[in-house]
Amino acid sequence: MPLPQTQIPGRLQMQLAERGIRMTGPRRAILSVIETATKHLDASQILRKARTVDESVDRSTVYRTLGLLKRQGLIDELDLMHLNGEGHYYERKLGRDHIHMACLRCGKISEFVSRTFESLKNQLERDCHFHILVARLEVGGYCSACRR
Amino acid sequence: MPLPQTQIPGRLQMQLAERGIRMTGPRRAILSVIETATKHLDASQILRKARTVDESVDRSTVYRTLGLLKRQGLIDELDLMHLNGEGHYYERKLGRDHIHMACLRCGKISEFVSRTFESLKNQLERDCHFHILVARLEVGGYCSACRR
DNA sequence: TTCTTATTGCGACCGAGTCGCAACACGCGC
DNA sequence: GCGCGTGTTGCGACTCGGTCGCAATAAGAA
Repeated sequence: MPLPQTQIPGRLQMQLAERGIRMTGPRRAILSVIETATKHLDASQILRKARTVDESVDRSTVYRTLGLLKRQGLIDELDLMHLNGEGHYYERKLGRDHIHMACLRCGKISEFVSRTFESLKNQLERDCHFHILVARLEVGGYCSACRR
Repeated sequence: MPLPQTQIPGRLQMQLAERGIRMTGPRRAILSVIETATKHLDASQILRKARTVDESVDRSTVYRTLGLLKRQGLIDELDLMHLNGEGHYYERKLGRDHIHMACLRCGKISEFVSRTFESLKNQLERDCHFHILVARLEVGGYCSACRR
């Protein structure tokens, strides 16, 4: 008999467990939302989705959990060029960094992985003696469909 | 007899004039603050400094003027990794883009100009058929003095 | 099962940014 | 110089993202 979707411990949940971080109902709900997201979500969207799993999840718990995941380096925080208001968007951090391109006309977000980006970061670490923890490259402009 | 500092029309003021944009007292004050800034300022710092020139400048006028300058492509808006709260920082846009590095320990902001960054943007425009209007690369980590 | 301690929900709060409106002032045409 | 139309301003109220203190609760180690 298969467990309900939200009960399958996802990777995020395991990564927190490995670090000896206490697991709770609301936390499980929020993690599952982030883990199964198919697009970039902001805090209020995460809250809304988490509530479909656990009715009682509170706004501040969402923010506290996002803070925890950020501190643990498990998610990245994005601005996406503030296409809609001033809030932030979140995504799981996996593998190598990617560039976010936001179309200022249609709002589409596309991602791009580039070796040049990696060299740029290496160059920065070398030339500036700077130890990079997070790197965020966001670009605003017109996507292929919208440019003319 | 030299004019008082704030009366010398700066480049920003001229660029707005060229575009037929009306010049006013508060606007002059705000422009001069941005023009003579030696570090990245946020909206409330700009307001405070502008008020030392023109007592009556209002908060919303600062935001409206920043919006104007953004739309005209004369300033860039930065997050600087949200080192202090959620606000934004502003700087004049001149010449080529540069990378902002924010030290998460001491808060120092350093800037770095890189040809690799330029190639990366070119690559993006070419490979993704994306027309770049603004590009923002921000890095958080430890500066040479703070890393260990 | 108990006990400690981290986490939660709640409500009040804060600061950044926006908006509608009436008063004002820039600068063009005379 | 002088008036006039329109863009700009100050003001105050508001929205929204995010934070905090606190008492109640629940994890999970012993």
